Amino acid sequence: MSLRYALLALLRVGATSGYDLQKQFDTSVGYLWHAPDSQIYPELRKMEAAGLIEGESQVRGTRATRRVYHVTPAGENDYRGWLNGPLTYARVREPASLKAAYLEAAEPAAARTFLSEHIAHWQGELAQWDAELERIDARSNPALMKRLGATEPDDQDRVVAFKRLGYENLVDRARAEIAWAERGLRLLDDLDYPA
Amino acid sequence: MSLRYALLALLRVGATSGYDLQKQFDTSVGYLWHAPDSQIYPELRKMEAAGLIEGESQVRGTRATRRVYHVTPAGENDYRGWLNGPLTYARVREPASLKAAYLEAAEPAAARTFLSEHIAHWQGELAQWDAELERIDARSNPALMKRLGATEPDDQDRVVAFKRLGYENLVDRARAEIAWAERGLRLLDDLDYPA
DNA sequence: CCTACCATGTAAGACGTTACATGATTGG
DNA sequence: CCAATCATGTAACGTCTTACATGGTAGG
Repeated sequence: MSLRYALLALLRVGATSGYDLQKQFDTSVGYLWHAPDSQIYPELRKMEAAGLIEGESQVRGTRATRRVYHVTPAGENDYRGWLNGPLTYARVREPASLKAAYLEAAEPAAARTFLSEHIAHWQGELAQWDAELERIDARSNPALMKRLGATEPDDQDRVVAFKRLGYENLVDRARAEIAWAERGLRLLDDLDYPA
Repeated sequence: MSLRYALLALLRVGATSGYDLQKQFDTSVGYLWHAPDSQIYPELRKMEAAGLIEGESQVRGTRATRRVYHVTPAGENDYRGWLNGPLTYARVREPASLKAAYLEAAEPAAARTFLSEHIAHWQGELAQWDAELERIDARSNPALMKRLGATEPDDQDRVVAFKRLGYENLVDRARAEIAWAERGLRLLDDLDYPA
């Protein structure tokens, strides 16, 4: 259900087409929440059917159109309900933890590879999120700048602080995963697994 | 696809019925990987159809039966392929991060509640995982004891060490989430959100 | 003119949740 | 005999991924 609110959060800043939303989901905001086009377009239609957003078809060239959506009062209401209401937590399902817990049956080399790749994976994520944090601090993130443009000067620091908070959680997560896998590699050393 | 390997991991220790597997998924192993009965029974059938496991129907009383599954060589092969092969990582999707990043539009009281509930949620998870870690250290976890019974004495420490490693990842995660939300609450203080 | 980008979808399937549904057996 | 537990599912629905599919437009 969060896709809907990720979309509303973006649309609240200004009317946007499905294509532009999708592009944001591939870069900036996409590091926080990703969705492919095949999910975005149907969801926008459902949201329009539910009265949360309204789309206007704009003409492009002679025959082509693009549909630009904006949030309705009902959508604003729904969005605030999500923000002010409780979050439902999904059961934790960590494939990496599951695998680690049964690693004694793996080949020693495969155990090392698993942990090394785990580190590499989370370092990749960390780099993206760190870069995003830097863009937030420098206020050079396009989506953030657009949002700040529509925000009272007194509230701008708060907007930046919360956006930072959201990304910090991901950064913490990545660092924890890396530290854990490094500990795992040291465990392999202690267990005399060949390097 | 991990459900299949969680089931194989359990079945490798000894033949088990769907019902007993389901019970393990509600408690001990369930803290690591959960699945409801409505997912387990169909998956067992699919696995049997794929030749990874075989079931024997045992008579219970006069009319009732229970189906006890054991791993076939092909299943053992598949399991090792999973253990020795690479893990595919899903895109990170953190509803809590998403919400945090847009918290400036929430009511101050709701922002505090959100972070407090986040702490409470992860403290609940942490308590379960910590308790499981203690049972692992004390070797009092039933599933672990069964597994150790089928393990060479020389390999038992390794089995325990890896099981520990798996749960440690979850514990680290929970601690990081709690620390993050506490930092979030301090941020609200700094932003003069009423307590 | 042609390539890169704009723009919007459908279809199939895996995975997961929640609710519904049924009946047997064992122990007190 | 009755309650708790054993035992096994189906159905509907929502989410998400991957692959497939199509065509217009703008700029060099």
